[in-house]
Amino acid sequence: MDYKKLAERLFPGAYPTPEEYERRYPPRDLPAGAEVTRLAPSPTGFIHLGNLFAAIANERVAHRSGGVLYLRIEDTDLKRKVDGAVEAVIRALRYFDITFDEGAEIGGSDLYAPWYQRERAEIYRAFAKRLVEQGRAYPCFCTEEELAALREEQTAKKLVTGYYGAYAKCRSLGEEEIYRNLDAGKPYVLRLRSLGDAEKKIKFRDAVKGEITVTENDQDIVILKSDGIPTYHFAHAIDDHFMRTTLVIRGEEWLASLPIHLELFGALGFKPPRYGHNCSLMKQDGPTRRKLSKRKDPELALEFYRKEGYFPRAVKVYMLTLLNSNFEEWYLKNPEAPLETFPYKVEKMGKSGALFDLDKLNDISKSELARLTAEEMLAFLKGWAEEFGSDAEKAYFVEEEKLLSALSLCMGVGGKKRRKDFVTASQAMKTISYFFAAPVREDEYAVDAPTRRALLDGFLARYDEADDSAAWFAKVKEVAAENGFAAEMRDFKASPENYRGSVADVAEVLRIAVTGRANTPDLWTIMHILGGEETRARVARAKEEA
RNA sequence: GGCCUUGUGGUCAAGCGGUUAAGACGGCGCCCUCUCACGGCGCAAUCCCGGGUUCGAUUCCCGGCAAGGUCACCA
Repeated sequence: MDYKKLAERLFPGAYPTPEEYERRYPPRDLPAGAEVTRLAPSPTGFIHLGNLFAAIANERVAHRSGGVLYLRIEDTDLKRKVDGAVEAVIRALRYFDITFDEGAEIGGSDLYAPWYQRERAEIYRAFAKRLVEQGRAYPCFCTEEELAALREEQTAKKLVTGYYGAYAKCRSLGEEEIYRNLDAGKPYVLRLRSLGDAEKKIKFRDAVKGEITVTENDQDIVILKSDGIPTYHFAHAIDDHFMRTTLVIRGEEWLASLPIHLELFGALGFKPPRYGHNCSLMKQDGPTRRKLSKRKDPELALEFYRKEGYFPRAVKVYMLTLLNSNFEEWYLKNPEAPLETFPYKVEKMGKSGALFDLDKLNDISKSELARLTAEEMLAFLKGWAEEFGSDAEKAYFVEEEKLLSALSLCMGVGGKKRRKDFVTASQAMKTISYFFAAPVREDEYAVDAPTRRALLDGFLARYDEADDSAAWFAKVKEVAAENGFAAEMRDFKASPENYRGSVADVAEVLRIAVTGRANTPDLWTIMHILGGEETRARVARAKEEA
């Protein structure tokens, strides 16, 4: 068979030689040990937690080592393309503090561009032609129906399915038949002529999993689709070679196609990058667990976290605790150190799929928010509210001073201990709502209506907004004593049978009257922020309702 | 089904031949306290199973089992 002639027929004309491409995309000039990593999403516009997970790993490795992180867009499947997706990806990742050094729409160096695979057609074709010349690739005219039938036959015989060995019909097509098909204009794909043997095992060193065994690839996989666009595998080999990627950190689901990639790199004469296959995020589903799924789990989409108002740093901290097992301990010891100074290690990445734990994320969120100043919290809430808040919530920002006081109170600013009342922006806005709107009663009173009336009356008679906290509380105690409630908790605990309740019950009545809730931060401060007039109005209204 | 990966409390996990088997989240209890939150103290809860190797296995080997991934002209 004259492979040269076939190559010329399939890819007429001159293409740059591999050597020319080597010169056009020279090895990067980076210090020893610097890693070049990448993110290579397909432009579906849907970016999820798994993407962020891998993104953080790749970003940390690149930047910790003084290397480069770039963004390549895998748009070889036009069915999946969504407008504006690239911008959405960049924006979503930027929110979580992932920044690229170069790549699609990044504006860094374009030495290794183009970054969109569809713009790289010439390179792929040049190498495809080369493989045909070498007899390592051939046109396959099988139709989808034929392939389906083949699969069915193999399944029935309990054989491994696929296009390989004796089942690779077009592999051994005669020269005339090929040209006859070509002349007839039959559509075809280009397949790799695999030299592998599925019986043979290869030892492979994975950067996260360590020593693993893989089976040689023996599938004549498609490298160019019938529209001339490369498949993921082929584009991956060429792009990661010429973009000079040193380490590919990707999801575990790619492990199965590693043999294909290894063979492809070999056939192309490229040295493969190092690979690290990280575990996927799982979710408990009944008795078993499964990968987080786009359809079933809203918390998979990164957009979910923006909408809920998760503090980006909290999400990042949580991802890091899952990503590197020693991160949590390091962070506990170095709470003030910038996250970038954590010695991230690929080898420390988890080997088994971790269950995504919202409780843990929430706990981290509380702690992260508790570290903010009231001003920082306000800025964070404002950013969230502008995009996701209700009109009523947006109005909170008009009374900025009051908002600041409320936030300071809920965060325990100035106190010896910070409070951790806030988990997310949306939850925080609800938490502080009573400062800005008439209280909605969320908790039930423990004491009956007549008693409530007496208590509220007693309070109103004594209340003076000029009182300091101590004087105010002394009055609350007076009200308690006057109505048969213990003024001192000590006394109540010693002999509860002597009282109708304690000062705690009295405070609760006031608390619900003013805020609608049985649990809030310091009541005196709340009244102080609200002001005397508003406080009186709320107490009076509660009295009327009783 | 074939192939690959992974199995330490409910969750994330440290450990890598000898440990009272760390720590964190969650749960429970106590203390602090006008409630909540914070904080402090404490409790319950783990080495998938079976064989080896060894004086000794959570740690090493083999075999099961279970879970996950993957078997496209999608990435």
